[in-house]
Amino acid sequence: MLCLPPPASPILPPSCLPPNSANFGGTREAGDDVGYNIPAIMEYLQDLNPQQQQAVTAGLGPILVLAGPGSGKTRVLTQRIAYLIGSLGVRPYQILAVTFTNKAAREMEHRVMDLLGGETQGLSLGTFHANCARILRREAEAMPFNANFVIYDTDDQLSLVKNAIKDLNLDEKYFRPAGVHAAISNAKNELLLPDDYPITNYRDETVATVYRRYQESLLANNALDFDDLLLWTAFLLEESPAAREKYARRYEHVLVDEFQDTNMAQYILLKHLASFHHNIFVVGDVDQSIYRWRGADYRNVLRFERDFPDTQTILLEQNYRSTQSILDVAMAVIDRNPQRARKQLFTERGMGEKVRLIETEDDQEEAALVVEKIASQVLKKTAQPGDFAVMYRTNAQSRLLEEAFLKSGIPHKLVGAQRFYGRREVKDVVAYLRLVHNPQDEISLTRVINTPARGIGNKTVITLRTLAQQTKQSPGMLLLALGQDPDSIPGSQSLGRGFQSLCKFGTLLAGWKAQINALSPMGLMDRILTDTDYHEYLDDGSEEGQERWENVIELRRLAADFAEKGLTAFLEQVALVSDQDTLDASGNAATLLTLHAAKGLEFPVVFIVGLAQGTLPHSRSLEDPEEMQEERRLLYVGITRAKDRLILVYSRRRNLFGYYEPVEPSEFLDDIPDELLTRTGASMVIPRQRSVGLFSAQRWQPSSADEALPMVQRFQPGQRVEHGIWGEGMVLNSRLQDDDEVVDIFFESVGLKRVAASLAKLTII
DNA sequence: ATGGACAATGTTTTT
DNA sequence: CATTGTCCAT
Repeated sequence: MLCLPPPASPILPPSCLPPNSANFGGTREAGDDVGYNIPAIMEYLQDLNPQQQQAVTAGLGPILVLAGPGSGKTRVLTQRIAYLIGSLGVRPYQILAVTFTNKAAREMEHRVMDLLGGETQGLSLGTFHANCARILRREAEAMPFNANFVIYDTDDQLSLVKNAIKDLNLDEKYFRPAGVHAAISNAKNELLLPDDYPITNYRDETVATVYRRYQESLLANNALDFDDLLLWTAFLLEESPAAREKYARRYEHVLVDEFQDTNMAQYILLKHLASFHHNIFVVGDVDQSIYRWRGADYRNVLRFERDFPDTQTILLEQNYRSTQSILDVAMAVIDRNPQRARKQLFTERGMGEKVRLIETEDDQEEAALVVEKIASQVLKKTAQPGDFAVMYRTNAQSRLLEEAFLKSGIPHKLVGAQRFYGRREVKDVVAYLRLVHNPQDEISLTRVINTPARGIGNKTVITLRTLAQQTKQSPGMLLLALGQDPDSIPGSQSLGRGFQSLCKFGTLLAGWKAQINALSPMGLMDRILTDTDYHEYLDDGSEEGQERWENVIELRRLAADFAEKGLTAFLEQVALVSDQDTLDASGNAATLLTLHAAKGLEFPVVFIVGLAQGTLPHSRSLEDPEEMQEERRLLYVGITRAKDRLILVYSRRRNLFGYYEPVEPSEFLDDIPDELLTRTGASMVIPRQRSVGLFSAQRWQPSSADEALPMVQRFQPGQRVEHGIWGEGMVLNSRLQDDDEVVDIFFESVGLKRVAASLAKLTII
């Protein structure tokens, strides 16, 4: 499958010396080398506990750091890099550090920079996916795609699978694209090619067929999916000794964060990369493995010890983040998982406040309660909005919360890339850029060929596709040719009326393509937006159209940073942003995020909501013990994000499918000993009568700490506000009245108006 | 070719 | 319920 040409001779920098050469005599102690920055490093080491120090200054060879939550794992990792460079004189160029999110990578880079000043030039620090993309672009000669490949996101992947299923005349009911795609993705993560796909029945056979076709389409589009980035790189290193040696020699030290979340492809990749120097330093915690569904296998930790028998294992157990009360709850939850080495988490921070468990009547009340608790703290000035995080199992749960936050006026932010990059208008513009960058990308072509409408209907597209097939080229290339010289295309008459429109679009595309090197990504984007009248297309006079255009402008702003790095880098960044990456610490706002997105973060006060059977643990996990263990780990991750206070919330009923349904509290709650919790009913907080009688007797205890909370006044005199219809105005007065806020506003357009904050669509400017 | 109306269908987590 | 897809009328 992989066809590699004869290996090019590896280019090795002069400093790429094998182990045990003059550069490294073996294990050495901190500071016994002539480095540049020893005093600074040594000083810093004093702030580390003995285990952390041991990890940072460990000698050569494989190192496994088992790090509990809040144990200073990132610190050890960054400090280790600084130590290698600053004290051992390793050149940054020879260090590879891999993380799972761009955010983690950025943070690490920052910290290393802080430690070393400018000595980090050339350091390879990035996500698995980004590092692989870089290698693959560099080695594209040896690969069945070329260097300007695009990276398909989940939607693109799904369309490709759908097309394959359609082409093969399969029943979409039985072969659901999402399911088939998941199967393909799993296979890829296990490094199984279509030919290796294990077949035991008709379904497997069909999946393998779809897989084969899917893979062919990707190549035809000069595209790679997320899994391909890992898969192709792993295969490159596996099949080409020259390539393997090149990278394995170069990376004298390989460091890996969140090692428990690696999948087979990543594991093999790491093994190859470390195959020359064997200096592989991995940090992880099996209890925080929460990406099984993505192929992650925490058993890679065990595999590591087996594959590298001389591994030095270091345990970090002291927690510097949470109070003991929080850690006790965390341990109570996680200890129920079988087959796990019991870890004793401890802290010197003291017990702190007890963890609270609150029951509410329904999910709406749950959201209201969380927001009101936050509001009361903020009003009392005992905490700021930025101190709080609200965590939930599924993204859908964010909605009620967001509504509640909006109503209260407490600043909040929602973590999630989908919110921006998933928008239609953003995807459109990105598709234009991708198409110019790589005209073979048919998914992007299909997306934009008639957006905005330019008289190229379905029929015309199909004819174009057939014609392309006949002339053995991609539709995009044909379109380009058509734009440059319409007469040169045989059979173009068959296009009929659409011909003119196609030529016109082809000319546009060719024009953009000609400018690709002359213009910055932003410049190119501007040209495209002008040439397609994209603004006019979006601007239908509605508020939504306005919003969409603003999103385009936001994308433009993001592109502005890529004048130097270029279009490829921009598109890659767009493809590889994660939800976590969209989180910025700036702005004093409460954070709403999924438990998955919460990994690696910490907050003074954490709410975990929706602790109900079917939600957490999720209903789709209930039957599978392995998945149940993962749900438990997920809760564990959430709990251990909290520094000072943790509030667990569940409701007795929730709105599901539009129906009001009773739900059981999460079974995980049963595992927390009663004495570790303060249990509270919600009736004292929520001024709603009907709630009271419904609380179960043994759980509901009034607590004096829960006084009724005031509604929060959102508007202040003097504020400028925007109204959906009346435009801008100034708040003259505002008061709370009957569960609502009454605001007097003077509008430029209509003069003085009195509005109810809950009804009028008001935004503060 | 385009847009609107209706029906079905499906709801984890994300690089 | 909310999104997505399909069909139908213009």
